[in-house]
Amino acid sequence: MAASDTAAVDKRRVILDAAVRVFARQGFHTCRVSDIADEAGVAYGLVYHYFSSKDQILDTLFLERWGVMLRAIAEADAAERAPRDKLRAIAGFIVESYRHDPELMKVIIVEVTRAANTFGRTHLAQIREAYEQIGAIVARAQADGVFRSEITPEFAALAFYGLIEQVLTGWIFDSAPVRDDELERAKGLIVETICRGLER
Amino acid sequence: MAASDTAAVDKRRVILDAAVRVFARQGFHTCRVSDIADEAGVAYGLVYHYFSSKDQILDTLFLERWGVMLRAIAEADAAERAPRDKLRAIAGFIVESYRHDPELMKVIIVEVTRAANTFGRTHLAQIREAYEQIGAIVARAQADGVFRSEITPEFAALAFYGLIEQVLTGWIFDSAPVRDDELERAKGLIVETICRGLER
Amino acid sequence: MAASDTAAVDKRRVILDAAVRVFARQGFHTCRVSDIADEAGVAYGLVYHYFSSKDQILDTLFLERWGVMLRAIAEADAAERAPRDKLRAIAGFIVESYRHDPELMKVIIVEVTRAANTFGRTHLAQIREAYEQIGAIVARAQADGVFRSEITPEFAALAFYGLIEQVLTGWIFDSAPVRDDELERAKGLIVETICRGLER
Amino acid sequence: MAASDTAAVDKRRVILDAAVRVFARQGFHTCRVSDIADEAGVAYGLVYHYFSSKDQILDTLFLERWGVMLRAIAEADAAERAPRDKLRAIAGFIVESYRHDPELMKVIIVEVTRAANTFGRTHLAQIREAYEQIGAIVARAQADGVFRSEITPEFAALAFYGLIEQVLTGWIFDSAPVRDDELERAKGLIVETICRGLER
DNA sequence: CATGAATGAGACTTCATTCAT
DNA sequence: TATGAATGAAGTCTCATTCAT
Repeated sequence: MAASDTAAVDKRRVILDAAVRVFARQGFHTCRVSDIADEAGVAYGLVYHYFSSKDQILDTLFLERWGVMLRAIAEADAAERAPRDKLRAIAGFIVESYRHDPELMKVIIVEVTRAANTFGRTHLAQIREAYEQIGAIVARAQADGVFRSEITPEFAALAFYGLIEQVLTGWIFDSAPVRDDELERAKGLIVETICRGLER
Repeated sequence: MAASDTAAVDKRRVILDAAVRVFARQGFHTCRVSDIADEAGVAYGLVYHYFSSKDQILDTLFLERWGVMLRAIAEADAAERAPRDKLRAIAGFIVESYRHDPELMKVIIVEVTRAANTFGRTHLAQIREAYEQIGAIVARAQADGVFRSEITPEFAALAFYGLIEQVLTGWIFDSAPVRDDELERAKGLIVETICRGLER
Repeated sequence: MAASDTAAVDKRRVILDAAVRVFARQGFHTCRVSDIADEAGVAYGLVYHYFSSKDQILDTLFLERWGVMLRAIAEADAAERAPRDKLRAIAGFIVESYRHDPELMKVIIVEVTRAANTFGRTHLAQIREAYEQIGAIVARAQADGVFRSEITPEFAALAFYGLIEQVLTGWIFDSAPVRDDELERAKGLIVETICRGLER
Repeated sequence: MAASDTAAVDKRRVILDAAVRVFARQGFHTCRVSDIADEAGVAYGLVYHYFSSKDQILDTLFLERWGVMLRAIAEADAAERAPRDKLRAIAGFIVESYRHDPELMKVIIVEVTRAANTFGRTHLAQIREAYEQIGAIVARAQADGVFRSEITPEFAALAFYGLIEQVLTGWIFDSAPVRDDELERAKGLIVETICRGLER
């Protein structure tokens, strides 16, 4: 394949990226499939050539991104470092994900992880997987005596991940884009807030 | 009111209560107005006699309950007590609200406070009012030297309210009803987790 | 109900009657639900208020009419008369059905009894019920020695009902309406053709 | 043609044969062009290389087969034999056609000769050609005094061809394949039933 | 207050057909 | 000849809302 072909567009990708923008702007339930096609600059039917339904587009976006996050959490845990640093790495990764693609994160949080009746339920197992990984980090820190044991690992994971999601939700609700220094500051505050409650 | 009238039902209330159950079970977007009428045992059209739209039913449910909560927060703050006890009162009130009517709380959280594109945006001012009240408590505690100042009041409010909502979300996603001792335990953990991070 | 209310229209009936005309004119697969609504002079949605799907409209038309026919066959058999006269009564009834409502008969034959892949298969049991009733008449005539036994009752029923349907199909394919004397003549020919083959 | 070419497949033929199976299984209206391509094991677009439309595939199948049948009828008539034997030859040919390729016969009967609104109307002239050939045999038999004249040749042709088609339709509706002895028996019964009604 | 028939805009999805390679 | 991505018109069904009674 010639170098000039590098520019060849992957229409499937174009549609997924367009869907992120449309879902973020209008919400999953409020947008129409034609909005996605228009945003992507492709014909209506092509959306259905690549995806079997509007639902499946969101499923795909979620699973793609969530898989990346689960791997990032696993990596954060694998490294040899203090529990607080592991949590900092995780919080940092998620905040960076937001910096890099705030629309995608908005879609995933608003339309999936917090949608208890629809996609949240569908992907419950995946979502809980993240909680469990974080809980495992806490549990080990407790076994090592670094964290105190008054708070269960499950609850700690809930508090940690919940705080991150809440911070992101605040940004999501904001109309103005978030400043870089706010992003940096948030990383520190999240870890500080949670770890002070956990450390001996 | 005569004794015989005691049984007279307030149809408007019946419809609102039915809407809570239907919204909780099926979600706002997935249910139909006729589902609400059926659940309430009233005729289709009567829903529109009392409410101007499906949206307005949810608006009503939210504003009713949110007003109660804002007053409860204000009261918790008004009393003469330590910041930690004020936060405990607030967390306690919200958890008790869940114990008393989990379906209503599910609807409010899932369909409003986390719905960034629809009702969440509509009621943004109301929602932020709660954050601000909590933030004010923290700010005053910091001014009094009870809480340290590394964490801004806004962030502290976010973390506090966010943790509560996350705990409730965990229960909402669960299929089984929550046991009483879990509810009690959660109150303590929420306050403990957050205050350890805030107190000097 | 006042006499003036007699004119109150049963919209469900109006829709069914319109559907007959539309199905007859355009065919079930080629027409749109909006064509039926237009023909009936009602709003699109009302069709779905009374029927759950386009299919169900045809099902209803078929079952209504087929039930009438099965009862007519049973009555023809119940009367005390020669087998040939019973068959004449049945052929007469079906031909009269065509005279009375040729469009309905066209729809039932073209879209149901001959649609082996779709509605014909759905209503196979009902369709076979007619064959069996006719077969029973033949069988009894054979037992009584009026008809010879070389031809099985099942085959005789097939031939009899098949000839009727074929005659009607010929008319259906015709563009011109059938003259009354043709209808009368057909009754005699059908019975004559079949009974000569059956009688001793 | 070289020996090595013997294995060369005629893709057009492959597509036609696949279409027969797909039309028989799912019905013309219910199947998609892609189903035919899949069944044939060829690419989607190739269907449109050989045929201008989905309709044209069915037209081709019908005209191919119907032409064979018309020639068979003409041959049956050309031979020097009794009218009854001519009709026997015709019935035999059609029943043998069914034995040889039941799916093709199903498609032709269900989707064309009985589809009064669509293909049946398109090919009306071809279909009537068969009736007329049969009618001509009867007419000549009547002129020769072998058949009686009470029944018009047109009606006799209708009854004869109609009975054959009805017998085949019975088989088509059956889920089980037809046994050979049933096929043989049917040939005799068809001729016997009709000729007894026609012969002096 | 109460009923539920009636309205009609709108959304998803399908699929025959075209076309660039 | 062969491929399958791309197109977009069309159709079914849903459902919030209105209205006559």
